[in-house]
Amino acid sequence: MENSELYQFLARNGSFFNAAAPCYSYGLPSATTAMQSFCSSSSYYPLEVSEITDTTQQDRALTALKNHKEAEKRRRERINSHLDKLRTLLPCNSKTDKASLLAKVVQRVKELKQQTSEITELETVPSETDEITVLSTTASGSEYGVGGRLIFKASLCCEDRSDLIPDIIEVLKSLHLKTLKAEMATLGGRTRNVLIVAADKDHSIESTHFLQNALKSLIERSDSCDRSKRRRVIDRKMMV
Amino acid sequence: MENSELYQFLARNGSFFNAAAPCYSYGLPSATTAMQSFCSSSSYYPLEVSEITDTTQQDRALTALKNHKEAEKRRRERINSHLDKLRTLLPCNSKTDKASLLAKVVQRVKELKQQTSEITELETVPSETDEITVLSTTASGSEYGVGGRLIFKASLCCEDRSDLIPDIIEVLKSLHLKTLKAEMATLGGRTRNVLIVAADKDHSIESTHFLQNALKSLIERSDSCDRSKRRRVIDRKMMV
DNA sequence: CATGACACGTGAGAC
DNA sequence: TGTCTCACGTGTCAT
Repeated sequence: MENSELYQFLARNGSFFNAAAPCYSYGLPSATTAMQSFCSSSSYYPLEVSEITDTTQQDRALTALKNHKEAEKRRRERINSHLDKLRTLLPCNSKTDKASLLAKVVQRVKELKQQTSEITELETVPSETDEITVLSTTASGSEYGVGGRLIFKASLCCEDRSDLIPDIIEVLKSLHLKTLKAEMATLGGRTRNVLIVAADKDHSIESTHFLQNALKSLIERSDSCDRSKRRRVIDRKMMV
Repeated sequence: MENSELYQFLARNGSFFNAAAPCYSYGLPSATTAMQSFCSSSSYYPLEVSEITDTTQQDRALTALKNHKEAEKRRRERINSHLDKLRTLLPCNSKTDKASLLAKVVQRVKELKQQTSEITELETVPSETDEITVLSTTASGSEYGVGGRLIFKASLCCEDRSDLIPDIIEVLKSLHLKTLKAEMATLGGRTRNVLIVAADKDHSIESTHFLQNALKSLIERSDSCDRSKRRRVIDRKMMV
């Protein structure tokens, strides 16, 4: 508060303060009363020299204000430099405004989080019943370079057989699907394969059904084989 | 500029304006001159009623100022809401300040970008010379839940042989390395395998050497085999 | 001209 | 105590 008074005084009497010391009003409702009473006090204008008693007090207040001003500027620069860094990391030019930039950042972090967890987390404990699930997801928007392709997560659980893997590879090859990650586990003669595959640009969401059907026919082929030798083995987990 | 004058006038004469209309100085060096000349003009204080000529002009200015104020508030809220969203997405409490939060965001986006590109991009064109490279990287900081494990990217290029894959699997199994992704390509009797493997918590950076040595012994085993049948085949690219 | 985005200086509060 | 962070209202510039 006194700082403002100092500013007013210095402005009217030719300040030694390097920066210009302007004098115009500034609405800040929450801090009104003190200044308002000051403004309406008879001593407000003109200011008498006798009121300036402690010069060192002024100096301290002025330097404090100056420090505050500069610290605040540094703080702003720090924040903005991080925002600029984010601008280079995301697909956007340097003119995108802060709010939109942060919106993009939020979206991007969410996507990457989902994508990595999806790639990283596989559940490969075989169940007793045959299962096929095919989930599709667009892994990061098309403008990001890394992804933009459709990602399928296919999980099939069925009776184990030796030529299952080659058959799966054949299916994926014929559908032009690129395997990002595959994990297989067998337990008690049953197997679960979890595949993370990326479609090329020809594919659309509809390819989900093609993949699902192809895998279904795989399992049916497996069913036609002999399913007599249901051996119980220890949890043999193998990763390819 | 006129808005400030209005504020001053209204403050001194009992404003109808809902918010309090304070009067104290406000330093803004870049916009000083006009206001300074206004302050020093004889008509500045006291203000005569004759100077207020156009009431509608006042109203327009006031509403404009009000709109401006509210719009700015909305803008702030928009930015801050995104920052809050980011606070929930990142491992940090709601008390972390903006700059630190944004620093974390920058770091996180970089990490995720590197991790996904590392997992997604494999180069599997075999070369004519034997090669082993093992790179290690911590995929996302340990506090993020998803990763925290050491990730190795191993690339080995050598003469093709039928039992290379089982041998590799055996090596990875013995080292307790979990395969996140594997890709193999053969061309002209030579093969390149690129593996992205994750170490469990027992491992440290030193495991890089174990992996490297194990793969080296693999290649040497391959060398001892017959390397006579150097057949030239078309680019047979197979993904597992 | 209105509308929006930004930097600025400032008071308040936390610590 | 001073130091840091934040919200605020404002001037300015661009669209």
